[in-house]
Amino acid sequence: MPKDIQKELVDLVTHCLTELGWLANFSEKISLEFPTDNRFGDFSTNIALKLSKLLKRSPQALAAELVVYLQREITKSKLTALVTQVKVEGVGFINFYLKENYFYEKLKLIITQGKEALSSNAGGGRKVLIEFVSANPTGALSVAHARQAVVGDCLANVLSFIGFDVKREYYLNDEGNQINILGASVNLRLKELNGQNLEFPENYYQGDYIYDIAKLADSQKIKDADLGNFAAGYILKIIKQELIDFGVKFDCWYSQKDLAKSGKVGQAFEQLKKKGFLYEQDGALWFKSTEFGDDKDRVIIKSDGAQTYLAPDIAYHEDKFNRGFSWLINLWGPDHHGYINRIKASLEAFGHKKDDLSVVIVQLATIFRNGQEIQMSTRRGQYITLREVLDEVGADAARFFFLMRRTSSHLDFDLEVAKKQSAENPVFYVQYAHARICSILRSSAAQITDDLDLSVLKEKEELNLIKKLLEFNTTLNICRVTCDPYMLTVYLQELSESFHKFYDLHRVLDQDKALTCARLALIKGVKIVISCGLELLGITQPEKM
RNA sequence: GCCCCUGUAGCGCAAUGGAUAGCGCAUUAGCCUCCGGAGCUAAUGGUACAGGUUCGACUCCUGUCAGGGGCACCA
Repeated sequence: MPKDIQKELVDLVTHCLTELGWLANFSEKISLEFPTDNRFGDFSTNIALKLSKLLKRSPQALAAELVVYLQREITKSKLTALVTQVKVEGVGFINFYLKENYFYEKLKLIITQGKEALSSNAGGGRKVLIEFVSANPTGALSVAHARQAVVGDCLANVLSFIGFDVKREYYLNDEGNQINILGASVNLRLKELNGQNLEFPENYYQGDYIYDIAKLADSQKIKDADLGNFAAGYILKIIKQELIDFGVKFDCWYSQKDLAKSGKVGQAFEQLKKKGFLYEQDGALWFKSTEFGDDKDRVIIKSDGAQTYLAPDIAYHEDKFNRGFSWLINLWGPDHHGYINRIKASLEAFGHKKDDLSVVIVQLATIFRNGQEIQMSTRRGQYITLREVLDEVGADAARFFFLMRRTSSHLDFDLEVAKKQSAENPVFYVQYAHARICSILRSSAAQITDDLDLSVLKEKEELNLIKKLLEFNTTLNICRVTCDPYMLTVYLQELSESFHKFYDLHRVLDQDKALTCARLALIKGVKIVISCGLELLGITQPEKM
């Protein structure tokens, strides 16, 4: 039983093509796909279509010739035990048909090894740092942060599962202008509480929570100069608790204040200066980011002597590499998209590759309540927080909802819809499949015995279900390539659908003992995969609902 | 003005450049003596517009139109 039949078939195709001499000027990857419809076999390759132009022959003719080679090679190899047919179909696709035994063996592996059989070492232990949320500690988390939190958390789960060494980090903006404004806001509210009637500037933090902090600061006799830090610390505690309640964990809270104290910012500047990427103009210090494709050069030290946000950020990203990470993933809001080129430029200035950093722009989520949009603004304080969403719809539904759309797309989130415990809310569809399986397993007196014979699973729905299970790993790889875990939610819905269809047509607990045993094994396999998928999404796997 | 995201069935959304574009809601007609009907089976309905690349385009490129977001020596 080959470990990875997909790879073996690709190797085989490559071997035959080399023998035919067709690969001479061909540089593309030879791919093997799951056909859209299982009428077209179990694996499919479009290589004849790809080679058609290069070799100036019709795809069908090429495919026909290649198939003869493939069949001969298969007969000679171990694959002959697993492959029933290789055929040219359609416009020139070459389709591989596998023996059912292959699928039975795969299912058996899932049942006996559990989640072990689903994981992989695709990542090869590569050290990855995912930085996400990183919201300023100047107010509670908004829904935009919530979406980032879930996407980042889930992406980290998936990457760990397929063999990456992943750490999650929150970059904490605990000094600078925004903290000063926060402190000033508290100070002003404090004076207001003490009876002074002062004008409250528009760019100050307007939310009611500032009053709460002011009262607390007053009772603890916090000095005016410390108000900013005091408020930030207070808010950070709230943020941390919200994230915990949302099931989002961080390995590291990276403090900008500590970074500033460490001298790493100055060291980074020194290096850039040596390389000739810094210059002075108009009294400010500039980074020559245009060298690396940015639209314009960027200021890192303003003419008044203060650093811009970019300054510590450049040092911060370089520090990530110095800590041993070779792949950085940043989740940013859409307001940061203009920022990508600057940071990538700084990476390149230090000698790293552009692709060592993947920036995922997490588009905004718009929250509706009964079709009415809820505006969000931290300053104005009229915003819906992660806490409110959690209280209303629960962590499971909220997480699934945030993950249901491609991360780069806008997301409309109606609280009333998410609250409905109905089919409109797909998380219940998936959890229901899981609970249903658990219920069958509970009510069954029969056991999966050692003489389990899966070959009695002959029905179309049974084989479809097994094949669907095997797509789990492919799905996780798509998540890795796209840096987007949302495909997993799509997959789980499809798998649940395959299960519900099977369930409706065939009884698991049958008169026939052997068949019952095999079907119990089948649904146990489905349970393992659904459970594993939900776990990666950070969603509970209820045995009863 | 420049940049990013999005236009797919009445509504909400799918579709690693592949074969007959899928699913839910809604509407209509069915399926529980029996493992959970929060389920299943059908019917209806289709890629904003104009070019281009490709053997093949919802997918990539150019333009147009429409919606959302962003464009500081702020963070």
